[in-house]
Amino acid sequence: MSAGPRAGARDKRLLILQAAVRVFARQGFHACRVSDVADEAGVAYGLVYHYFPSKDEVLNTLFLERWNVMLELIREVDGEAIPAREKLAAIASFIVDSYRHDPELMKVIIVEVTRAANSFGNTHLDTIREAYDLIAGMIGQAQEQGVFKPDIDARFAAMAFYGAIEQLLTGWIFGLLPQGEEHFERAKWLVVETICGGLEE
Amino acid sequence: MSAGPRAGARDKRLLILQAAVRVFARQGFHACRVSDVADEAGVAYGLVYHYFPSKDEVLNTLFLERWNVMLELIREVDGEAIPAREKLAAIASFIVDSYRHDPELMKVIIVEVTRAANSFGNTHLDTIREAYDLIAGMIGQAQEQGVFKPDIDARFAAMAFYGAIEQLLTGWIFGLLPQGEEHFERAKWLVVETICGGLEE
Amino acid sequence: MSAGPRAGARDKRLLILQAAVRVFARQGFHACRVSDVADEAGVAYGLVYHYFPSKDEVLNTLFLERWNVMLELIREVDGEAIPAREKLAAIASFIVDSYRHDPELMKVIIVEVTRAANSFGNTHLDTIREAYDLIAGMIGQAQEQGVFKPDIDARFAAMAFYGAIEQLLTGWIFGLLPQGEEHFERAKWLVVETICGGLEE
Amino acid sequence: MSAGPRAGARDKRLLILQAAVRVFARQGFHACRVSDVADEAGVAYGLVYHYFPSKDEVLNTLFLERWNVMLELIREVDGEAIPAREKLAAIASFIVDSYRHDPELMKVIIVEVTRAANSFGNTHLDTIREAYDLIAGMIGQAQEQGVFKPDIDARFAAMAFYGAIEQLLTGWIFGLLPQGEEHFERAKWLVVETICGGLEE
DNA sequence: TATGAATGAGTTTTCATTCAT
DNA sequence: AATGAATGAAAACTCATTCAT
Repeated sequence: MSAGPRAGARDKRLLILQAAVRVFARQGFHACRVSDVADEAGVAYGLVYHYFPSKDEVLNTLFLERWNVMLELIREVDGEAIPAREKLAAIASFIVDSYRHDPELMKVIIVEVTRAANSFGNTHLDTIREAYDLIAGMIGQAQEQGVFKPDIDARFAAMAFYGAIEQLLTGWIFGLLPQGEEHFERAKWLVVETICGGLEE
Repeated sequence: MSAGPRAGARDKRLLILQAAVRVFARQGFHACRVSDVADEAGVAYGLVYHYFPSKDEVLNTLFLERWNVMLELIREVDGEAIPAREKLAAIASFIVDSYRHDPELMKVIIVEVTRAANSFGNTHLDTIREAYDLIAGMIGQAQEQGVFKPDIDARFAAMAFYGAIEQLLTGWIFGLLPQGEEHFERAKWLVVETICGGLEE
Repeated sequence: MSAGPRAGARDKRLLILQAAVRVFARQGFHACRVSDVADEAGVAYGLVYHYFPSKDEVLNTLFLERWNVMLELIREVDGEAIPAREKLAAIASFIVDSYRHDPELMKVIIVEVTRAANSFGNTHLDTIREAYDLIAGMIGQAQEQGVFKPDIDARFAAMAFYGAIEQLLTGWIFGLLPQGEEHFERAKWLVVETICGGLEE
Repeated sequence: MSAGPRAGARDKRLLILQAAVRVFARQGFHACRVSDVADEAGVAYGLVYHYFPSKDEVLNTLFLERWNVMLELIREVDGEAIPAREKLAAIASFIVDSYRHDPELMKVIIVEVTRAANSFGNTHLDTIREAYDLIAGMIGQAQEQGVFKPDIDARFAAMAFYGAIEQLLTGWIFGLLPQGEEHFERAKWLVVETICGGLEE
């Protein structure tokens, strides 16, 4: 069951990715140097270029690996025969759990990619859009089924839903909202309840 | 009808600010050079530094001048004796109109400041937080009055509300949502209806 | 006996020169801006260019006005029929008194001109050399008269003499030697006694 | 006879230092660009910053490496049981030889550091002072032993002595005094003879 | 005389990337 | 795979000087 004689080879790559998450989260992508990442990983910075063609590519990798997992989840949920509210709840749950599991990675993805309209955001626009579209599809379906109000454009609703969740994460990232197991769980319910049920009595 | 003998004095400063909005919006704050701003404004390089101590300060000025107008609006709305839904509607309306009036400025504020957790976002955190707090206050009050459900933490609800709006703007900025007078007006209603009334029938 | 209606005109020039002395002494010629001088003088910095063609010219003026007074003194002393030791004493006395009277001006002259081999020192080389030459002449004459030892090259001796004095001023400027009336008077005697009489018993 | 496999590693650093001496001496520290140094050394721009954190630090290194050698010499001399005149002669000899061996380095040290009251001189004040203090100590000791006159403050005498030597170097640097083996040797004797024996017969 | 807005050349420093070992 | 010396393009910022008023 040993990982074999070459087990360490790929380890360095992972080490670099994990170090990049910490450094990007701490200093921001632009404000950190490749050598900062290498230092954090405990390797020479030339090695970063052995595994990745550029600094950009490190961030791209980080983003794609995570975002694709989410897309996968959304697609799965989309295929299930459950109420729209439960679908949205599953998505909210996944995103909140992602933050709970690796807040630094989520911070990097949100701050450096998802919202970076002039750099990485644009690069990954199609990938990002796919998530919004899938959610919009769920909402549209629910409207057709008469579960959701028909007069709210599904694409706008999808953006509002996703924006609400992302802003909760932003609140945690900026230290504007309280964190902790309890809050994470409650946030999952809260955002769905707000969007689906509304704030009003 | 003359603007007076020294009308042109401050004009260059304004010219620079307006040029900065266009350039920051087009290229992003980091990706543009100070000379790009100067060129866009049609002034010499050094004049930017005559009016602003640094490139950062240009962005700070842009953000603060606009954000303070919004804070003013929120405070005013907060003081009025109107239903919570109308208060939130007024805020949503103001933000959407801000985008309609000067989409480039709003793009810059959202992309470069509001969401820049490691740079300007942190610098202006207290100013940004004030808006969230005011909105949370409105929601909390509505909860006390029995108009809003009491079991949704007001701070979280405020973040969700603000995040929903900002994400609509983000959708427009990224070209993910359709724009135009009709859509802007509809978006104002939609976001409030979603957050207050919920998506569900 | 009034200074007349245009008395103030030249005053500003003087004001600027005096301010320049303070600023150059405090910050160094290179480290200060023209506007620092203007601020110190309480005038707009454009006015500096009304009276002087350049920043350099301000320093040149400062140097020449003072150095020429010294040259005058040296020439006078040179023409008198007094012992060489008294001539040197008169020069030492003049330089020390110059420092006592306006230490900042002397600091500027020494630090920024006399010792600046690559900038002002070179510009004023001939003017500076004239002083050394005159002193060398005095010493040479004393050697011919059999008062001074004949085997010490007069030019080298002149440099040593001048260097000794200037280093005392440097000591005061750097805060390495004690200052005060008593010390100034004693320094005059000391430097001459050392150079002429020697340190040895 | 090979210098070893990695002999070249530190060579570039030395190359840069040597180039810096030439460029600083020729143009002056302020008047030259870092690229001038790099060009002179035949290396790329950035390599200077690979070895030194700043342009300033290059000069600091140059100064300290040389000045510390002199301090070492002075300390050694100070510990020997020889007449004060011989001690001073050893110091004068060392300084003159330093100039003879590398006139450009000595020019840089004197012009840019030793006499720069507002920049490097201040930075290295304590290091510079140590030399003066050691010399003053020697003179004070000679006074206690009755070899030197007791009424000349040792600190002032030390400054005069050092100033006399430095001014000879300044004379060479400015081209005011004749250079050459003979003159260098004679200068060593001359400055000591002047300071210790006096100019007078 | 006096002001300070306007100009723009010039310089240090940073850092992603390459490459010899 | 791993290292870090070497490269050089790029950009913020400074400040002497000009000039319209």
